[in-house]
Amino acid sequence: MTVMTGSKAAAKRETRMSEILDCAENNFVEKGFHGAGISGIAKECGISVGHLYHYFASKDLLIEAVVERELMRQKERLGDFCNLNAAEIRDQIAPLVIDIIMKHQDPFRTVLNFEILAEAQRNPSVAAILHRYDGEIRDQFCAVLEKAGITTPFLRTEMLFTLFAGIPARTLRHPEQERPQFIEMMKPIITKILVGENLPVK
Amino acid sequence: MTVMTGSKAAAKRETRMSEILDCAENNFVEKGFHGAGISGIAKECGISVGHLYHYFASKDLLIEAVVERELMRQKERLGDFCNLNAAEIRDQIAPLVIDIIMKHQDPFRTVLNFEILAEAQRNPSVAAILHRYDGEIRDQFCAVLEKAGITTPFLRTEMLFTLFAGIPARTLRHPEQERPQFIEMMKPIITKILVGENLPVK
DNA sequence: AGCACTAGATAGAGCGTTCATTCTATTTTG
DNA sequence: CAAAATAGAATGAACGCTCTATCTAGTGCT
Repeated sequence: MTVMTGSKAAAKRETRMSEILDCAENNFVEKGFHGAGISGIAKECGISVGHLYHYFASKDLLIEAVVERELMRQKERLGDFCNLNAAEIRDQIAPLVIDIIMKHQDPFRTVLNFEILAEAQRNPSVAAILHRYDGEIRDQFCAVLEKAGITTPFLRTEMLFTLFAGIPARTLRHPEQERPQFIEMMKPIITKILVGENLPVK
Repeated sequence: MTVMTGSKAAAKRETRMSEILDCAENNFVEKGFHGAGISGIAKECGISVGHLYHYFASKDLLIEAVVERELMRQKERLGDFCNLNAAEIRDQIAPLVIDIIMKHQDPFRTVLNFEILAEAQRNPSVAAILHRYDGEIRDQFCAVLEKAGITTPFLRTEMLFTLFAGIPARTLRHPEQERPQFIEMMKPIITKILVGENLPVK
């Protein structure tokens, strides 16, 4: 396969890597980054352990790749929001933001997300990836607010993201929560956060 | 030591168990529930592996004990809030709540908290402990709001706890966040959550 | 008071398993 | 034919846990 017309070989390699990432993600979700083992991942993927190591040179690198992919997906999901125009944002801000949150409500993703947060506290490489993507996502969202003429966008973004981050954490602690009422109450809060009166910048 | 006047023996046992829990907590914080090993915990504690098993019959039980203790502490911390009188709560609600959050901002505790949330997703015993304590904490806080004559206390508590839960998650993703401005902005939001106009209960 | 007894405290070697990783060998394929 | 794809055994360390043996300190008897 020495000369598999370059790009075709590369494409196949990408596909295989993506399959491995899928299986790794499943295992990490079920057992955690440290509870899951390479051999289990290889087995689910239908390949040998040795072969897996041809694609990811260590378990740490595999973890980092899974984290990176998940954060990239989070970024893409928020990207939908950026295509809205200024008027839509100003008038429909709360329901639009609720829409985004609902898309985030895949419980599967939630599991992985907490695994990432826990790991970031002791694995500097994972922390670095997390911080990089958070910066990109934050800047992206800030730009939308600025486009809509909203003041102090950085601060408002920070507050809104804090509320977002709290939702899955809260759901984990209280799964029986009354969802519809909760979502209804969230609307005025989000409105207050995004278009409430400006703060005296001390 | 057959008859070490009962209570004295029990007290010593409690002390030793508490020491073991301290060391286990340290190790879990540093390496995660699954990354940390029994032998490492025993070593830090200065006891043998066999001896540790006389106090905690399995690693799972040790994890559960650490989780239980941490949640009990969280409950106690919120307990401070319950001693305030109705007038204080109504007039000073935002700064009082901020005070509580500040007490929660021990980064060490944050680490353990995310470990617990991640573990709760795959360990039903840990999930049960988490749900039980969340119920107790929630009821406790609701009672305070009711005492202050605040309407729809359950919904407001849910929303406030969501914001609380978001703070450490947000900090993990963006550690360089401007803290003082953030806290300042949180005040009107908390006020809105706790004493904003009532929702139309559909 | 002093001795023997006993049950809990404690240590640490050992068990079987699984871990991440490496190595060598074989098969596929351009 | 050569190089990449693939398999799977082998390695050494670490894992959770058990087992046995020793030590220690109260108790009851004299």
